[in-house]
Amino acid sequence: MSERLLAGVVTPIARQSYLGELTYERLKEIIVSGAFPPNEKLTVRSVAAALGVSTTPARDAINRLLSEGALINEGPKTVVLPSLTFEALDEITATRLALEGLAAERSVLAVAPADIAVLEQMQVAINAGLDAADYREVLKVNREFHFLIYRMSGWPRLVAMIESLWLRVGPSFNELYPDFATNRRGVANHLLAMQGLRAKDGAKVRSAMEQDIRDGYVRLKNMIRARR
Amino acid sequence: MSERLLAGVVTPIARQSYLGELTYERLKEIIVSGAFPPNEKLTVRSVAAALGVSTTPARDAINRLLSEGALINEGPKTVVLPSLTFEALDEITATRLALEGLAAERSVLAVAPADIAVLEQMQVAINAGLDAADYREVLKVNREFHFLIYRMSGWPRLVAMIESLWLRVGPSFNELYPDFATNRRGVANHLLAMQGLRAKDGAKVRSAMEQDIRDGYVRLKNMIRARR
DNA sequence: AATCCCATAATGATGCATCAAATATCAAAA
DNA sequence: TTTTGATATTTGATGCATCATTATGGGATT
Repeated sequence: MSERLLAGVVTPIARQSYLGELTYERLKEIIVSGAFPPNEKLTVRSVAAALGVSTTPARDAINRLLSEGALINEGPKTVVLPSLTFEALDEITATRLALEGLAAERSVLAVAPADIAVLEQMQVAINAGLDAADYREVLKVNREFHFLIYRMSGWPRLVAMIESLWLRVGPSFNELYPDFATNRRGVANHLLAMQGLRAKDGAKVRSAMEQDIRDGYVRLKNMIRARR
Repeated sequence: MSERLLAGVVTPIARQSYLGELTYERLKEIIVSGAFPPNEKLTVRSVAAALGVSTTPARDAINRLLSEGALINEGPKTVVLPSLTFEALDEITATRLALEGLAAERSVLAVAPADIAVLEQMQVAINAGLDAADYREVLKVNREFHFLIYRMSGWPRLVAMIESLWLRVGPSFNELYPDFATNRRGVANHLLAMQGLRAKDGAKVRSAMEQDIRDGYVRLKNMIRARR
């Protein structure tokens, strides 16, 4: 009976985090935050030692990031963080436009007033972060802003694919500072997106998010050009 | 000097396939071919025993398929092959339209006459398979037809994402027989795609492939409806 | 007949040893 | 100085034992 009583009321508790999961999350955080230089070798044992786990969880984490494309096999026993090339940036940007545009367009189907309120608060936090030049905070909230909208699509597999794309541009995005912390072009896009959500205008949300992606693309492209 | 001598003459030998890789490929084949019933439990040890390997490669293969979404965690220690629901089909179809449409549109940028000749031969094989009601052959060549076009996009990460989507509808597609083996609607789409490739008309290739996806969607939807 | 409880078996995660393969090192040769 | 080749070291893959957790089945209870 308790089953019926609880059905729909509670969700199953999140499965406990296993060491492999924690190692994966930690390693991902290190990679996305830009703390790990591109083209530097990663080994199972070095990761295991650095994170204080045995080889099995370390190997699991590396393999998982490998299958997501966040790391690549540069050789038979050589795993490195890929550096973003022009070609990769073009490909990933086009894919992002397709998938994030799709998710953005669908977001209006399930958006609630409470969601928009949260987005507004996030935008306040982004503006504050820009004022304080706290780029880490800006990036973090910006990411939450985007994914809150994408999750409104109600399509978790789509959101997961988008996440894997962000994982590939994330490391390079961190090199954009202080460009990102001082450039406020993204603010206008976010405001347009929120307007579209209020009006339940899917096309408008899509175009706003697409423009945000294109703005980021231009900056990343300039960065890559300067790097060479 | 031997470097210069051998340059361009020989290609590096393919790296040996590891057990984990072989196990993954084999398990994937079993799943895509529809030989494994949905909602049936998969365990590390059962896969290891069935394929004659130890638990490590079996676990690697299961985890990899899990991360691709080809298998899902139904519970803490319960891995099953997901059955395709209406919701999942809608989501995956929309994502396929976005990504395969993108790849199809770009295919004209790099298409060579030799590619079109190969596609024509594939279509001959598909027609022969339809005549012989050899659905397994039809499915196999149909898949090769699609991916040859997608690979022309020159975007390997995009192709990899499309592959993971096919992995999710593949098992159900096998239940479509003999519907698929007798229905020739896909032939017209393929012919249109080849026309578009010859004319280097990206929009035409895209619309042909999109129509092919939509036709498959309708049939899958009917199948799911009948299954319940 | 349906539900609950508990003992038992099964399972995934983890740690670790081993081995073949790849890399790094370095001295000898060109 | 550069290249080559032998040697030592490092590394990923694999197999397997162990352990805490979970699934399972059957009997007891309502």
